[in-house]
Amino acid sequence: MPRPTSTSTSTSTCGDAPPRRGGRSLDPARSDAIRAAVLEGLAEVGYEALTMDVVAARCHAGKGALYRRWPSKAALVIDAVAHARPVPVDPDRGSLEADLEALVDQVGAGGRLEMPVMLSLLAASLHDAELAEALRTGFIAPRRRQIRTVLRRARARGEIDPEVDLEMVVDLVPALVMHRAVTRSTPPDRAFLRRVIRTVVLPALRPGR
Amino acid sequence: MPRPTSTSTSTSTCGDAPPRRGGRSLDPARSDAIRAAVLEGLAEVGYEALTMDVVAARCHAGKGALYRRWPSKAALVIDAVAHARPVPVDPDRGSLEADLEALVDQVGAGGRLEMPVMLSLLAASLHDAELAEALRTGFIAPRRRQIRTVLRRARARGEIDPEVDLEMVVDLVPALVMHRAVTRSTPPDRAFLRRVIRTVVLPALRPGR
DNA sequence: CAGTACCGGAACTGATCGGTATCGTAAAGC
DNA sequence: GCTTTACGATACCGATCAGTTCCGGTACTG
Repeated sequence: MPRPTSTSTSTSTCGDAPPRRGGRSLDPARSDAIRAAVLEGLAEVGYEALTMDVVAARCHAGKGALYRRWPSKAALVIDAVAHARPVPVDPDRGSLEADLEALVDQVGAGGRLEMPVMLSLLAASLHDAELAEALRTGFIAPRRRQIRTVLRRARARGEIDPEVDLEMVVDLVPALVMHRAVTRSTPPDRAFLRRVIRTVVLPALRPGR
Repeated sequence: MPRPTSTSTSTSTCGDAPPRRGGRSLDPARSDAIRAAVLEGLAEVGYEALTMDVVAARCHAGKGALYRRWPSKAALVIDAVAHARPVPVDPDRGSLEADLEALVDQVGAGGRLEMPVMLSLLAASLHDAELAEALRTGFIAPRRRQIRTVLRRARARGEIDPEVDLEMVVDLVPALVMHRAVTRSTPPDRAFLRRVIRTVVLPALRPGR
C-alpha cells in the first residue's frame, strides 16, 4: 500500500480522457465496465479487501486497462463511486420538510450504493490521505452543499430560527443515516428517515426556539 | 491479511489458560498489557493497519507472547475489545444538560479517539460476525445503556416530552460525534459537543413540543 | 536442583497486493 | 497503409504483514 505516496491525484481523474494524437482512444464502454466491477467488488468485500486483480478479472480486463485510466486504486474507486451516485438534484418544493424528505428519498433510491460501502470507504480514508481527499471533494462536499442550499432557502422563508447554526444541522441527517446504517444491519428505511426529520431535525430548527 | 480465513476463532479465547504441567504459567499482567496495547493501537491506526509487530513492540513483548495466548490477530483483537472496561460511570447530576455534558466529556477524555476506532472496527466487523458480536456487547451496548439511563431519569423529572422516542435520541449524540470525527480530521472538541447538546439534542426533547 | 515453559528479541517464511513492464493482437486516426 | 495507441494476458518487483522458529535468559514447579 502506498501509504505516504499521497500523490494528490491531481483533481478530477475521470477515466475518459481526450485522445492524444493518432491511434485508438480509450473505450468508454470499458471504463463503465470497470467502474461497475469496482462497485460490485466494493459491495462484496469492502475497500481494503478489494484488489485490482479481482476488479480486472471481474470485467475481463487487463490491469493495464485500469492503470491507463486511473493512476491508483483510490482514484479508481472514488471515480466509480462518484459515477454511481450523481449529486441529487435540488428539489425546491415549497417547504423545508418537503425538501428534506425529497433529499432523503433520493438517498434511499437511485444507484443502490449500500451504506456499508460508504462505511468501508470512510474507515479506509482514516489512513489513506489520498482516498480521504478524493472522497471529501468528490462525494461529501457536493452533498453537503446540496443540504446547505435547502436549509438556506428555508431560512429565507422564515422556517428556521435565525440563531440556529446551519453548519451543524447540515451534518444532522447524514450523521443519523450513517449511524443507523452502521449500528443496525439493515439499511435505513423511508419510515426511519421521515421520523428523523419530524422528531429531531425540524424541532431543532423551529423558529420558536 | 487472512481474508477468507474467518477462523471463527472458536469461542472464548481468553488468553489466560490453566497451566499444563511443570514450569512457568502465563503471566496475566502480560496479557493485560498486550490487550491494552491493542486498544491503544486500535485508537491510533484502526483494525486493518494494526500490526502484530506494533502491538508487541508497544508493550515490550515478543510476538511469541502474543501467539502463546491467542491463535490469531482476529482473536486477540476480539478478546481485547471484549475486555475493554472503560464504561463511563453514571454522572447523575441534577439536570439532563449536565448529565449529557458529563457523558460527552468522558468520551472526549478516556478513549482518546474512540470514534475512529469504532468506525474502523465496524467496517472490519462487516465481514467478521465474531468481531461484530464482541464490539456490540463490549462497546456499543454499555454505552447505549448509559445514555438510556440518563434519558429515562430526565424523563421521570419531566425534562423530556413523553411523546419523544427515546431510542432515536439515544443514537443522536453518538451519531453526531462519529460523523464529526469521520468527516473532519480533528477529533470533536468540547465546544462542539456542548453545541450539539444545546442546539440539537435539548430542543428535540423539550416538553413544550 | 532439575526440568519445563515462560520471557523479549530478532530473524525468517510465505502469501498477498499495488503498481510496472512486456508480450502479440486489433482497432482507430492520419 | 503506416503509425499510434488501446486491448487482454501474464510475468514480475517491492513492500507489507501474519505467523513460525530459534535464541539466550529467567522464573516457576515438583
